Parts: sequence; C-alpha cells; structure tokens
Amino acid sequence: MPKTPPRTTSSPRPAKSELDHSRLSHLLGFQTSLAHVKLQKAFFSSMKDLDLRPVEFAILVLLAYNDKANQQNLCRSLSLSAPRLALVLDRLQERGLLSRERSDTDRRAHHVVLTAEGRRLALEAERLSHGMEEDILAPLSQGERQILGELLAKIVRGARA
Amino acid sequence: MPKTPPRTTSSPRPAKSELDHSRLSHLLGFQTSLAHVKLQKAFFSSMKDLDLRPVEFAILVLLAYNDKANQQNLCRSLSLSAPRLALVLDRLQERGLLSRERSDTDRRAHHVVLTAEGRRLALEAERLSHGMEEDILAPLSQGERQILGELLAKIVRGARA
DNA sequence: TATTGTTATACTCTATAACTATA
DNA sequence: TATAGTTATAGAGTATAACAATA
Repeated sequence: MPKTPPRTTSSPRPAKSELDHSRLSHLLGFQTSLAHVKLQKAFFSSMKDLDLRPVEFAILVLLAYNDKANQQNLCRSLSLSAPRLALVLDRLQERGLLSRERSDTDRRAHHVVLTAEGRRLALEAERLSHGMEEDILAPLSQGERQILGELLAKIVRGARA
Repeated sequence: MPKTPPRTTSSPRPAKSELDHSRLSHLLGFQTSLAHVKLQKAFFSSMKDLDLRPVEFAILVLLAYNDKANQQNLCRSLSLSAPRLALVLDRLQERGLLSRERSDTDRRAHHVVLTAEGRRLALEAERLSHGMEEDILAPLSQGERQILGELLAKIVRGARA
C-alpha cells in the first residue's frame, strides 16, 4: 500500500461545490501552470492595443537591450525551438519591426536588429509592462513579490543548490 | 521620453554569448513561463511509463480525492474549457480509467468517477510525483521551496491583499 | 562534420460557436 | 431562459525531420 504523505497546504475546507486540490498543491508545476493562465490574461489585456503576444514582446525587449543578437541567442533565452523562432520573426519582420542581417564574421548567422519603429514599440511595450501584473500580484506584499521573483529566477537559472 | 526604471535583478554580467534579460525579469509571467518549461520536462520524463500528460495526471488525482466531481468542477479547478475537458475525458475513458455517470439529482450533469484501474493509476502517479521536481528545485533550500509554493498558491487563489 | 537558419509536417492546446438535453 | 455537456472548427504552440548554406 503506497504511503499517503500529509497534505502540503492547509486549506481548512474547500469552498462549496469546489474540489480539494491538496494532493496536487505540492507540485510547483501545477501552481505555475495555474498562475500562468492568470498572468497570460493580464498580459493580453494590457498589450492588446499594441498587438503583441508574449513571445513577440520578449523578443522586442531583448533586442532593444542587446545588440548583435542572433537567432540562437534568442532561442536559448526564450526556450524556443529554432523553427518556431523563425516563424515569429517572419511575422515581426512583415510588420516592419525588425530585420535579419547576415553576420560579417559568420555568414551562417543572422543578426536580428530592430527598426526604428520596432525600437519605439519595444520601449512603449516595456513601459506598459510595468504594472501589467498589478492585479494578479495584489494578494502579495512588495516584499513577497520580490522574493517570488528571485525564487523563480533561481529555478530558471538552474543547477547547484 | 519614457522613464527607464532600474534593473530589477542583479546579474553582474550575462554569460558570454548570452543575452541580458534584466529588462524582462520584473515580469512574473516571463519567469513562470521559463520555469514551466523545465517543470514540464521533468513531468514528462517521470510520467512517461504511465503515459500521463499533466492534465490527465491532475484529473486522475483530483478524482481520487473528490467524490462526485462533475465536469464543471474539473474545468474550474484546472482552468480548462469545457470542450477541452470533454476531449481529455474521452481519452481517459477509452483507456478504461474513468466513467461518466449521469447525476440523479440533476440529469444534465455527469459525475466523473474513477474505475478500479483508474484509481490504481492515480495513486501510483501521485506517489511518483513526489520527488519528480527534485532536480529542478535543487537550487532552492527546503524553506525556499515551501515559500515559493505558498506565494504561488496565493496568486492562484487570487483576490484581496 | 558540425552549426545557423529555413521549410514542412504532425500533434497538442486553446478559444469559440453551435448544438442537445435538461432545469 | 440558463446550465451541463458535446461536437466541430480554426488558431496558436511545440516537436521533429529534412534541407541549404556556411564553418
């Protein structure tokens, strides 16, 4: 008979008609996935005027602060596959937000660079992004937000204890 | 000219050939999305023998600890759309892991109930899930893991400060 | 040979509307 | 009229293999 470990969170009783999650709540993957749904909604409602999806936003902001980024860099930074990135870049390029320029030092690689309009939009979007998650983070104090960000960053960075 | 707030994390210098993420790191949505990629990989490698995807796992475990769950309950608990849930349940039902039974009190609703095999698999999967994220969480102390889980749970629960 | 990037394909997930059967 | 669930469809995300050009 498999040992049943104690409940990890203390939810006195689930709200009426709702289900008891206590056997899932030990999984960070479960929590991050639900949190992510909320954060995505906030993102889309903030960015709808700029018509930017999360990946597109991230690419523009990365490019605004990184010269000479090639597609490999972007793939690794955003955990994207190369084919996926190529398609996203196609769309941004069609919108006139960036261009791909062959590197002189390694003619296999493309530097991805923002156009003037791309840079303008990147900065506008970055400005908008501050406060974007305010409603979602309302249950947390400023200190808690800080800690949460740092703990997640540690996981993303990975490795060693 | 838009104000450029200070960098939120202190990454002295990005590793060579990698990009500076400091203008994205203030966004929880960015961190959770990258963390989630890692957690997903860990999930699939742990669960591949049981052939369970994250949603399927979550449904089985919820059902193992909640009698009389209907599809609305499951949708709300897992942030799934009703059409999506119906498809996932179809697959689990075809595998003989659960059945849908019309409620006597409201004949529109279906109670979703595990078969004996479904319950066996649910408990097996739950057992496997402890330790599943160990490698990913290695950078965090036990206390940090606890805190991270609680902060995410607060966000998921939502509302009031 | 290995690497950068592209194309093509197939599968999963998500969102929506239209439908049925019950209430 | 509203709710529980289903079906169908289109869009977006992901994974993989095969390819061209360059190193």
